[in-house]
This record gives sequence, structure tokens and C-alpha cells, in this order.
Amino acid sequence: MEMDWGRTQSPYPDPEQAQPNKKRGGEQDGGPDGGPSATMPPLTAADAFLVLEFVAGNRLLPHSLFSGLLAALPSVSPRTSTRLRKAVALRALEAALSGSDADGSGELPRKARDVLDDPGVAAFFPDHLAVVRDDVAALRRLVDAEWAGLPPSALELEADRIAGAGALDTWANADQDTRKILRLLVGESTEREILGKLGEGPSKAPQVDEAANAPGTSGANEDGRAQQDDEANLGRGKGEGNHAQEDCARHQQEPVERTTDARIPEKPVPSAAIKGKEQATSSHVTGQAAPDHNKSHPVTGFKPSLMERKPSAIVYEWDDSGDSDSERPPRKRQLPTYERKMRPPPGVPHKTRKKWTEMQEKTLIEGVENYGKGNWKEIKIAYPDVFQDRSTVDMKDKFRNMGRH
DNA sequence: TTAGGGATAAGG
DNA sequence: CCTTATCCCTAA
Repeated sequence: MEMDWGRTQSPYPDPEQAQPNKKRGGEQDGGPDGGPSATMPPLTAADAFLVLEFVAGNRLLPHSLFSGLLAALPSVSPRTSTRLRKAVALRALEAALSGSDADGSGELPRKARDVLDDPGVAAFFPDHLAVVRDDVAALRRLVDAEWAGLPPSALELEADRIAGAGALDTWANADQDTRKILRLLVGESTEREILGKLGEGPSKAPQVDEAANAPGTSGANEDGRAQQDDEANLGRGKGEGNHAQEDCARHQQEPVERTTDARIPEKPVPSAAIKGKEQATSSHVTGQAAPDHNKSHPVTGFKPSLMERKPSAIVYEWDDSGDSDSERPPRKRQLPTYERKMRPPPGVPHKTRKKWTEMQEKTLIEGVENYGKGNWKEIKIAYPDVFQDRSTVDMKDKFRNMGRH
């Protein structure tokens, strides 16, 4: 599946490793060359995937930007995202078509032909290709239609999950720790809106008093957050079609009894202390400082929401100069009207067991064949769409279970 | 992060 | 009940 990526040479061969064996090399050197500055954590391949997949499929973003990102970001395999592969094909086609209509002959320029002859590209237009073969105008219409039909990016799906159409489910199923994170992402006003629709008051004063104490003991509680993004943050993809069971987001990072009761006491206990189920009776827990990764805002007690605009933000316009037909003004994502169906019975931890689909099982087997048993993280990254709502532990357990037959 | 033990929801 | 698939906990 070779593809013409434009001027940048394809960095694609694979996410940095093809060997099915253990290799725990340093993920990346925070090297001085082009790498992220010291103030930013390095981008993982998974992050790069999210960025590229979003940018590639947005027609308004020029190809120069896309190829620049392609060169700058860690390499990502396009195989697993229809949107990414299709967008790349469309960009290649557009590049080949650009400025080629001058002769008005309607003839397909050779460059465009070359692109269409790429089986990796042709695969996306199985039905229409024959019709379009020699007709530039028809090909352009096809390209337009395909752009319009591109599936949403994982980032957009995730945004919908936490603040859009899926917000109610997501929040209803989130435990307190997860909600804390959601609040940071979404902002307190949106949080109120969501909780209001859920019929829960805003969660009790999210005290962040820890900022004050945290004596010596230094880095003892530094981790435990980093991994959080992997399992809990990716929303389901392709879910739109079947809301049958797919739409109960679950977050399992921290063991916590979920309650719908709005006034759950804060959980100012180091996670290690929570493991037992008796924290309620432990008399001195309140003195502990909760490990918190957030620098609390002096006034609000919270880091400003990531959704809120920063004063330092700068806007670059793509001077597209042309069609402003679908000029969409920045608008808030619409929350669906509240339906009472999702209210879980109070006190009951409502976790939905998710059956493994046949496709997930087959993909898991394929992943083990390609990457080796035990490299669950790599497999998950290799098939982000398939395993979006499966943790690496889920995958390990599933494979173990499948082996027993 | 992973492997393995154990708990528990689901379904006979 | 018993079995099975899924989920959770913890050591390393």
C-alpha cells in the first residue's frame, strides 16, 4: 500500500518498531533536534495519530500544514484509520488535479492518473473510478463528495463524548476522579450544564486544598496520572451506528465506588489508601493530601479549563479566500436533551460488561501474530479504532481467555 | 506495563 | 448452584 504523501517522504513503514519481541527502548529522546521543547512532554505515536488524523481529514487545512506535521510528528501507521488513509488519498488527488484544468480539455492529467493507479488510492473509490476515469469534472465532484463523507476524527468523537452528544452517558458513568479530569477538559460552566441535565447538582466543592501542604516527601506521588490518558480518554469510534450497548463509557483507572449521589464526600486520600474498602471508617484520612497533578488556580482552585480560550491564544487564518458557504461560526457543542433512561440505580456501581465482538477477537489474534503476545500496548496503538474501548489489560485477559479453548 | 490471581456479572 | 467471560487488583 504505497501512497504518495506529497513532498515529504513517507515516514510510515510502521510505528517505530516491527519486531515482535520485547524492546523497551526509551520512547524518545527529548533530543534538541526538532524535538519538543523542554516544557512540553514528548508526543507519543498515539498522540501524533490523533493530530494527523484530525488535520488530514479537514479540508480547510492546507496540504503544506499536513505535510509539515507529517515530517515533524512521530511516525504513525495510517493503516488503521479509514479517515486518515482516505484523506491522504484525497489530498494526493487534489494535488494532482490542482491547476491542471487549464487546458479545459477535460483530460485527466497524467499525475492524477498515477495517483488513481495506486491500488491504495483506488481502493477507496471502487464503484466510481471507472465512470470517472477520463473526466476531470466528474473526478472533482467525486473528490468533493468523498471529502464531505469523511468519517469524524477520533478527536472529534472524543470531544462529543465528553462535551457533546455523548456527554450525559460519559458523565453519568464517570467516577469522581474521572469527573475531575472531565471538568478540567470541559470547564466548570459546561460541567454545571451537563450535571444539571443529569439531575445532579454540581458536585460538591471540589476542594483542592492540597496545594498548601504536600510537605517534603517529594516525588512520591508523581505518577498515576500519566497513564490515565491511554485507557480513559479515547472515546469510542464508529459508535454512532449502534448505540445498543456501546454507549456506556467506562473509566476504570481508579477503583472507586461510583455513586450517583451528588454529594459524595471528597476523597482526599492517596490512592494507595483507598484500595481497601474501609476508608469510610478510617478516622484520619482527611488529613492526607490527595496526590494531585494539577496546579490549582489561586482563586478558583482549578487549573483553567483546556476548553477556555487563553489570552495568549493566536488565530491563524487559512486565507482560503474562496467559498465561505459553510462558514461555521464557533459554536458550542449541543448537549442532547436529557432522557431519564440512563439513570443508574443509586448506590449500584453501574458497569456494563462489554462483550467482545468477533472483529475485536480476530483483530486481537492478528495483533498477537504481528506484534507478539504480551505487547498489548503496541497492539492497542496499532488498531486504535478496534480497541478504543478496551484497555491493554482487557486485551491480555481476553487473549488468555480465548486460549482456554 | 504485564502476568497472574481473584472477584463478579451473566447465563445455564 | 455451576460455568464462563469480563473486569479488577497487585506484585514485579
